[in-house]
Amino acid sequence: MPETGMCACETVYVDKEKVQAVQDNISPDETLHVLANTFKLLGEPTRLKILLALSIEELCVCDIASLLGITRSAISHQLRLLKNSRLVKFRRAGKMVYYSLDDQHVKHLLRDGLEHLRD
Amino acid sequence: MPETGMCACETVYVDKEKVQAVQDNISPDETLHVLANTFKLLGEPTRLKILLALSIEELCVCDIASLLGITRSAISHQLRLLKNSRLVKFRRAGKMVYYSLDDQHVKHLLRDGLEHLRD
DNA sequence: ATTACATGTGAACATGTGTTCAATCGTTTG
DNA sequence: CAAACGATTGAACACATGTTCACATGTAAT
Repeated sequence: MPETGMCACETVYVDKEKVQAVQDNISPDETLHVLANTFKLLGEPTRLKILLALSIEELCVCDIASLLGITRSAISHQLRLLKNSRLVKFRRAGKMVYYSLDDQHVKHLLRDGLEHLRD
Repeated sequence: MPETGMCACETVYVDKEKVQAVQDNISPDETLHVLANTFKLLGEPTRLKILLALSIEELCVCDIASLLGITRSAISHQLRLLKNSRLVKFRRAGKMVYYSLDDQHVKHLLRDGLEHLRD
């Protein structure tokens, strides 16, 4: 005896209204991809550590490399990604380039993330 | 003429104090990996869409699969990851399993992330 | 018990990605 | 100009990961 659709499964008399309602309430795919990309950038230990370090103090590539114990090149690659997504900004000072967080939103995300761990 | 250390680079008379100070102020590596893992889970379009959908309404695997247009199996795999990291919880109802967000922290992270996009 | 069906799992594949090495760019200094 | 040095870039490699297919599990109904 078929129930009134509770699920989108094939064999049930489907009530697609619920699914459609949710579909309509979530952001468009393009927005989701941008958001996912932001979270993904925060989702790697190396980049996360870079961002947390920059949330404390402005640092140059060398500082970060020595901080994380990996190549300056690797840091530079990651900083480029963070730069492209406007998570960090930079400032030239002679031969060196100093990086810092681009806006406060990033700092908030980091803070909220850390708060999430305490429960 | 060497400046007083402004950077951790090899050739400068290094003042490692700044680097050390930052080193001491960021969370231990274990914490960072847990946090990074949380962000990483949010950092994939599929999972992000799952979580956003669940932030609106409790859904079963079939609903989500029909929502995203990918295999039930794929959804199940992703839900397992989200379950293991306590981002979602589930409830059995007969043959079906209904999923929902585990706690409010996830919802907050999603909200903050979306806010971050508006600037 | 046997069928039906929603969900879960394991293996395999394709794809994405972080790191390193080598070479180059940009700036400063001799 | 040439040398020194910090930063960047590109190619290549190793590795992680998301999806699918086929099969297993668990629950409900006949």
